[in-house]
Formats: sequence, structure tokens, C-alpha cells
Amino acid sequence: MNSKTFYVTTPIYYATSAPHIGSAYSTIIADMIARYKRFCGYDVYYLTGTDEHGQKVLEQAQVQGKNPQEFCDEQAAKFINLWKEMEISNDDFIRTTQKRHEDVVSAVVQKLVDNGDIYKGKYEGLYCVHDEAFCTEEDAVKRDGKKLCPDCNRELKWFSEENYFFKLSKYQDKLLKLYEEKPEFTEPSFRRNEMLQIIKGGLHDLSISRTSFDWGIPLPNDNEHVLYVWVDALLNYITALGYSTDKDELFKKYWPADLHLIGKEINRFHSIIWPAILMALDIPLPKKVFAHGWLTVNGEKISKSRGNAIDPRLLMDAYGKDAVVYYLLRDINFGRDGDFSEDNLIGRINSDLANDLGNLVHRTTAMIKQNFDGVIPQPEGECDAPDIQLKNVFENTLTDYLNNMDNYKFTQALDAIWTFIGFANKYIDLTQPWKLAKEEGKKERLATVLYNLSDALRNIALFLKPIMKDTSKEIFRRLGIKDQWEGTTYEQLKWELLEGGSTVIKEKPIYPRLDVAKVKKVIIMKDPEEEADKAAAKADAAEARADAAATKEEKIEGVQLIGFEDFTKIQLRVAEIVEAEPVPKSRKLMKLQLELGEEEKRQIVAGISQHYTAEELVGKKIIVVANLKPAKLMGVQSNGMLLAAKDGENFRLLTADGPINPGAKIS
RNA sequence: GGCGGUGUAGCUCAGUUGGCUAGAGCAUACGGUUCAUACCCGUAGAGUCGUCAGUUCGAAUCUGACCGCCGCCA
Repeated sequence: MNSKTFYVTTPIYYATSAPHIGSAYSTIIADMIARYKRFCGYDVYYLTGTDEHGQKVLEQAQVQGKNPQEFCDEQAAKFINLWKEMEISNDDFIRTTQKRHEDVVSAVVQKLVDNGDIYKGKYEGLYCVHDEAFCTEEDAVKRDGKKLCPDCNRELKWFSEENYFFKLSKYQDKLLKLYEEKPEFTEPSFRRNEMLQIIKGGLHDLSISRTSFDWGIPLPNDNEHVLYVWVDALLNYITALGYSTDKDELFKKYWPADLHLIGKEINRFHSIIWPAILMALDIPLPKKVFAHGWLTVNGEKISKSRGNAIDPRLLMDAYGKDAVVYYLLRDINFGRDGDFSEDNLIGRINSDLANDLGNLVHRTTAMIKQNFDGVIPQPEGECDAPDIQLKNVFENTLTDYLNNMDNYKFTQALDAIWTFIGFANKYIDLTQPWKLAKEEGKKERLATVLYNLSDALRNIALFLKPIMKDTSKEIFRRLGIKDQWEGTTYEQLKWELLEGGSTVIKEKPIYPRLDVAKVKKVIIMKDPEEEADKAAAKADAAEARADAAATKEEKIEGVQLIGFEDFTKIQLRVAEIVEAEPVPKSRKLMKLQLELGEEEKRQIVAGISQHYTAEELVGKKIIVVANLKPAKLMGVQSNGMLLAAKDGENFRLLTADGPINPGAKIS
């Protein structure tokens, strides 16, 4: 029996929507943590699942003409299958419609009723059916005599019903004490502070039942009511372990949870309500709640209507699971919000995975093949300065890696690994093995160098084992030690543990470089109209701000005087417009091709679409600032700016008074 | 409206308790190398450290005001 246990959970995902990059993010990270802890010798239990009760599930099932259970079965299967395809290593998958969950929840609720922690009261207020949430009179959006939900703009209904309440207020002081004694209970610390503020502000009892729908767990003492989402969903963390059943070995073994990994939107439930419920049940509290940030996709919030709720499967298929995982952990600072950008993903693949890591594997195996018939040599002779440096960098990396991984600083852990990879590449430059191969009597030295590189690769593979399983395994295979991979632990992270004598495999590079121009993008933004409107609105706003700023400046400073030398910095020239076309998606911008004399052509972008048509512009000789720094306006390159006069709505281009050649300078 | 965070090189970000010429990666330019996936190694860049004022011998780092963005709550 292993005494060190580790219980990690993801949120249970709501059954109304299919898995997307956001749910995959939580699951991937929890998976990596689970694998890391196993790697470090822990007996790990990793739980994920689906939350299947509630009105929205019911509605959606009806829309699809299915009974709710049938609908949930299909939705749950989507998650289960995806996690399987992604080789997520969860030990269990809990569904809140399973009997094992419902039975325990009923028992737990009964217990809370018996203890007096759940009582009957009355709840009245405005209610949003879609969001399943109450809304205060103040927050409601008033329009046409109707009151609308501030979040979703649907009409609010007056709601009055007898509800059961959980005595959350009773636990306020205990929660405060928890936060004081265990500051690490909620992370990151800024999330903890947010929670602390809520607690200090005073906790209200929580309405936990509904009578408006019946797709839920009935209250054991009153079948008219079903349990509202939170108590039901949160309890999954213990029902999955068989809490309060006669098969509670798992609960005894793994509870309290070491880590509830969640998204920031459900922090309040996990950092306040969940511990309060556990206090009421006299169950030990989890050790940590970690609320990670949200992902945007190419700078946009994830939403179905925008079409960027990417199916993680597509990404995995296009780029490989390890690459996607690497990117998520390396580029998005864990805990903070981050942006998933496909361009950045490709950048990371090329620079970090192909150039740095992949190339290191490739060049090392190639040299062993050329010089030692592919057999990894034993180190011979004395250590040289670079050898000692390499070893030192390894030792530092090991310390950093373990520290950062233990503290959930994954971005930094990867950074440490890549510092080592970087130095291994430099080590090749320092030792110049290709020269050693040509010189007489240097074979021993060459053996040592290539051995060190092989051992570096072995250690790199081990660093990556919990994070990028396939890559890790593949490096072992390339080193000819494939059968040693299974069962390796952090204890094998040591210098010179490689035995040598195995035969390397030199095949195609493990990470081919991607041609940015040729890669078919997975993320395609839909709804271009909405995008265009938004972009236009943004441009307008920016312009308005600029105008306002300019006005303000004038008012404050009056007309500013400049010296002649300042004026000479500006190169003004005559230009003939040879082509004009509006910039797509923009209300104001026009793209112009100019003739600037001496066969010089130039493209500029100007905000004149509202005043001139393209046809009117062609042929006009205008005045431009020719030495303005190039800029991009709505993605279009602009290499200058035209001059125009503006007087309220009146807007006129400056032109030359009579014939003159394009390119002529103005002074 | 209250509380909190944040604004540092073209981009993404590090910068402990205030202290030598402000850092890393990517991108760019140049040089080196050729074992390797035009890769790797090295060198370089006039960054007002959001703006303004203050404390100090000295501030990106502390204080105040303001501007921008974000989060939580109401």
C-alpha cells in the first residue's frame, strides 16, 4: 500500500453543451497533474464527469425531442469519448444522474435537514429562466415596460415560491477562520482575496431547491422540490468515492481531495459554499481549490454564435495532442486568463518543438549513427569544462522543474526544461563533435560528448513524461530504450544514469516544421458580419477618442508653435491616385494605390469612404505625407497619409492647383 | 458606486524587502558553424518602465492624482 495519495478533480461539465477548448483545458491540466503525481510516486485518483440535472438540460432535451435521460446519455458519451481519444487518465467518470450519486445526495440532504442546516423559507424575486438565476430589481434592464435579464436580455419573471435554504450564514465565521489559517486554500491569491471580500461582506442563506421543474434529485423530505444545481453538483466529489455507503474504501483512502481544479466562474461555489456544506456534514475540507483563468480564442471570447468554440479534436488532429498541450501550458500563464492563438501555437511548434527539441534529438541520433554505428557509447576519459556545465545546468533544471511543478507553476516548469534543451544545443557548439570525428585520437572524447547528449535527452524525456507522454516515449524509442520507459519515475531524473550500448533510431524529425503560409487553419471565425460591425464600431470609438483627445489638447495648450526644422521633418509630396477600393469590413477606410513619380508606387489607407467614392478618387492628384512611419489599419498596410480639410461634416481633399507631376515635393 | 488587479522592447511577458549601464523568449538584422528540420551558436536595437507630481542620496519598484484595460461585489 502506498501511503502518499493524491485526489484531483475537474469541474463536472454541464451536459447542455459539447466539450470545447475550455473544458479540454481544465481536463488536460488536471490530467497532467495526475500524471505528474503518479510520476512522483503518489497513489493518484483522478475524477471528472458531467452535471446532468437542471432546467436547461430538460429544455434542450425537449427541443431535440428526446427524453432527458436519453439526451444526457448522448452528451456524456461525447465527453467520455473525447477524453478517451485524448488519453486522459481519469480513474472515474461521475454523472449526476447515476444512482450512486443520487442516492448519496438524498441521504446527505436528509442529514442536513435533520441537523437543521436546511430549512424551509420563502423566496421572492425576479427570475431568469434561462440563467436559472435570480436578479435584483436594481440590476434588471428596463425596456418597453419589461424587465430584462442583465446577462442574457431575456424577460424576467416574478417568482415566488417556498424554497429550502441552506444555512450558509451560519458558517461565515468558520469560513473566515479557514481563510485565515489556510491562505493556500484558494489559489491564485487574488482569487482568494475576492472570496474573502464576499465572506466579509456577509453571507446569505442559499436557496437550494426548485419546484418549477422536476429534472433533478427530489428532496427526500419533500418530493415537490428538486435540488438546485449547486448542492447536487458539488457533492459529486464525495459521492464518486462512495461516501456514506458501505463501499466507502475510496473515500477513506483519498478524501480529503488534494486539489479541486476549476475555472474562475465557479470559484465562489467551491471556495465558499462547498466548504460550508462539508463543515455542516462534519467532513474534512479539501486541501486546495485552484481557479484557473479563461481562454479566449484569437482574442475573442469563446461563444457558439461566433463559431470559435473549437472542438479540441480538430486541434489535436491538426497539430498533435502533445503540441497543443505544450502550447497551452507554455504560452498561457496558468491561473491567468489567456488567449488561444493558432498563430502562436504554430510559432511554438516551430521554434520550441521543431527547432530546439526535435532538432536536438535528430542531430544527436544522427551523429551516433555516423560515428558509432548507432550504438550509444560509454563515456570515456576525463570530464571537460562543457561537460561539467551541462551537468550543472541539468541539476538546476531538476530543482526548478520539481519546485515549479509542485507549486502548479507549469509555465515556469516548461521554461526550465527548455533552458536545459537550449544548453544541450549549445553544448554541441562548445564541443564540436564533427571536428572530433575527423581528428585522430579523439574518439574517446567524442564518445563522452555523445553519451552526455544521449543522457541529456533521456532526462528531457523524463521531464516531459507527465506533460507530453507521446513525445517522451518517442525520445526513449529513438534512444533505443523504449522498453525502459514504462514505470520510470522522478527517481530516474539523474545524471549519467543511462547505460549506453543501446542502438539509436534515426528517422524523420519528431516535429516537422510547419509552413505558416500553408497550414490549414482549424479556427475559422464565423459570423463575419458581426465581426465587421464590431471592428467598425471599434474603429469609430478609437477615432472618437482621438478626436476628443485632440480637442482637449488644443483647449489646454492653445496653438503650439514649432520651429522650421520641425516642419522640414515632414516630407510632403504630390501623389496621383491610380487605384482605390474600400477596405473590407470598414465603414471609413479606403485603400489607395498612389503614383509618387519616378515609378514609385505606394499604398496608403485613409478614412475617407464616407466622403468620396472609389471612382471619384481615381485620377486625383493629392498631397501626402510621404515619410510617415508605416502602420497597419485594420490589417492593411499604410505607408503614408493624405491631407484633407475638415469643417464639421464638410470634408475636402487637398489637391494641387493646376497640372504638376506626381512625386513633386512641397515646401 | 465599493474593493482588487494591471499598464515594462514590434509581440508575449520576468523584474524578490527601492540601488551598479532595466531583463528573457519570439520576431528582425548581422556574424559564426555545418552534426542537424534554411537548423544551431553568437552579437545588435534611441524601451520617456501608462501620464503628472511627491518622498528619497537614489524609484519600474514607495505615496498621491489622473488616463486605459480587466476582475470580484453591489
